[in-house]
Amino acid sequence: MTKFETHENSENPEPVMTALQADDGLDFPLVELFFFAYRDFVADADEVLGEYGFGRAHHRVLHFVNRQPGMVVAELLEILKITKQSLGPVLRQLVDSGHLVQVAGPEDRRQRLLYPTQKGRNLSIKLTHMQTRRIKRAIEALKNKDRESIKEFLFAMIEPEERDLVEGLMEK
Amino acid sequence: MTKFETHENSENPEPVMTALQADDGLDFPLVELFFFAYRDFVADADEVLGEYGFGRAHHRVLHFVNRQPGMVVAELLEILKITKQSLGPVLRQLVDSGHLVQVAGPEDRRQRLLYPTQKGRNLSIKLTHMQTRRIKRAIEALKNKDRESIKEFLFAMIEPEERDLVEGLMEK
DNA sequence: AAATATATGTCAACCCTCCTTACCTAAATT
DNA sequence: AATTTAGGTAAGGAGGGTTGACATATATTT
Repeated sequence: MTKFETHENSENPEPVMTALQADDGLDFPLVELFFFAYRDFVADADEVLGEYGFGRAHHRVLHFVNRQPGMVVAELLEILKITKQSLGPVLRQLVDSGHLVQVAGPEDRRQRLLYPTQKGRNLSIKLTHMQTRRIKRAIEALKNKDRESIKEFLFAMIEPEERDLVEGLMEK
Repeated sequence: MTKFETHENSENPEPVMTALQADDGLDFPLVELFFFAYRDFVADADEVLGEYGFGRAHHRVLHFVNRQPGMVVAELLEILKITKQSLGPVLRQLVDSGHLVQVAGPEDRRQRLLYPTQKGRNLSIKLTHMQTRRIKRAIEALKNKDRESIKEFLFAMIEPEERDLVEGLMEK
């Protein structure tokens, strides 16, 4: 390594002056657009949730319980990939605020089946509706208005091993 | 309101038994796919960042400084929409670890111009490359392989008032 | 030259959401 | 009767944010 090869020297503390440019291996437009698109996708819901003192954790719980009423706590933990200690406070707040109810399992009374109340159902619909509206408008802005391609793309972005699980959640 | 109209009563604490279904106003497939797609999009980078004891805050700072070397602290704060108190520790860690350097502004010596080192450049390339690979494969999986439609879609998902700012960041 | 404004840094205190470890109860299973 | 399982809860910590207050160096204005 000579002083003429410093561009490859990771120990060199000198500033790199050139901007990082797009090339074959670096698709900045799509990487950055995906980041900003998601930021705004969740921003709508965040605002409404804030009015209830809720965060994204509440949103996810509310969503999946509405999608699969009667879900048990263990199933929810698996979908969300969090621990029951993390879920605890979130679940309690949603129950205390009257958005969810817990019902002892009819077969196995150790289980706590999770259901939305009408209030929880209404909030979930409101949140999903806002997100749907943004997506709908984005697709209508496309030249070809091809919703299927967007679906294919998003599905293909998911880790292959996770795709079956996601399909299982969605096909209900 | 009679007891036969409880389905519209938000005060009713009874569980709602039916699953929330897709309809005109609720596009569950796309809402859920977008959530899972983003989760896995960031997971790749999270793993590498973890090896350095870094989080997503470090990733964002590293990314934008590499995209616009010589950026001043105030510009970075505006892009990230965080406070300088939040940025402080993140910036210090990136400087201490040799990924970024700060240079006094040539005109205005109060300013601290932010530059990546070669080490910081290499890490930024590595992270962007992983995310690009996932996107590239997802587009190749499309029937029509139409990258432009995906770009249009993601751009249209961004809040209209933010689009100029995002375009400004990207066109460099 | 003095006063003020600006760019940045730092300290303290706080919130949220997630984590791990550990322990508890109730109910089901062996 | 002993063990396992479903769920709850408490303690402590990390990460990434927040606000308020104050310090320093440098530029700008008066």
